[in-house]
Amino acid sequence: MQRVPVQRMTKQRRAIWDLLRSQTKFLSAPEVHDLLLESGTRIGLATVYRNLQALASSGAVDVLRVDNSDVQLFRYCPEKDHHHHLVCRECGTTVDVTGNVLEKWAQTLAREYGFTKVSHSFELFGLCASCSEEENAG
Amino acid sequence: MQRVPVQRMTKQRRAIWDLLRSQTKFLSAPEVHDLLLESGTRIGLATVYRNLQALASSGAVDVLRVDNSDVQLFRYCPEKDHHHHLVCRECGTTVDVTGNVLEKWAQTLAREYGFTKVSHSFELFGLCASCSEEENAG
DNA sequence: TTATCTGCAAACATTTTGCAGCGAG
DNA sequence: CTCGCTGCAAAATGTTTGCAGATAA
Repeated sequence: MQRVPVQRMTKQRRAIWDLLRSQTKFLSAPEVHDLLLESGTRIGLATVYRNLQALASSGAVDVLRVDNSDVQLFRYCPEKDHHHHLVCRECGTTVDVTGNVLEKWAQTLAREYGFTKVSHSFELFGLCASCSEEENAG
Repeated sequence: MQRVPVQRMTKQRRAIWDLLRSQTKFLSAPEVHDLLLESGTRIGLATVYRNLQALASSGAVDVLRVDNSDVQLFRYCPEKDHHHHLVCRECGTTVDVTGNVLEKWAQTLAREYGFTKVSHSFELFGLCASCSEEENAG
């Protein structure tokens, strides 16, 4: 039997969690760290990484990379089931979206080529309404 | 005026290019390096990285990461137009796929939320037929 | 000839880990 | 009191860069 350690709610863990829940943007670990320091929370970068990692693997936050970059970005997602993101390239604002069309198409393709245990990644980037306006104005 | 250096066809560059064209798999830079060494080409890892980078930014090869991993994978793609990949997580074997369903859905979503200038990334991962068999056997 | 390319080693950027002490329950 | 968590520093990982010598054209 595998024993899973009980999670303790430390000051640091709560601070990270609260910050994530207050944001609609995807943030990197160093960004989270900086924001917490600015708001007066004493916390180490490693702790931020450890907690974001934990939150990610528990499915509580989503992880993605923009444009194949080396930096992982994290975001709390109210949508718990499998979903995707429509992310504003300019301001980072994100909309959660779900799509049966996509899931079905993925299934069909996988079957067609004899692949099993399929998963997929899909991210949609663009300029949100207000950033579009700004661009036209500027 | 920006002067772009003329590319010289060195033994190393040719070896990389030939290897990529002979493969259907996505390969990491270290994998390419190892394969070349095994086949008797004397080449440094940095050279491999430099050339793969160049090929990637010229659009001659596609780049992706499997399951958000830290490793970049490269593959020569006969399909020049916009397309996606069905990639084996285990051995890297890849099938090029195109999907109007996907493109249309992306358009629809973007319009629905007032996003403009949208682009998307989509990759399908799984175990190819032969890797699936192996897993069941082992 | 000469500018580009190469190999090597050292630098980099991001993330992970080991460990001694701290602190939630 | 206990065991999980933390900060720090050090390590690991994957990739890039600087430089002196090699080489394609």
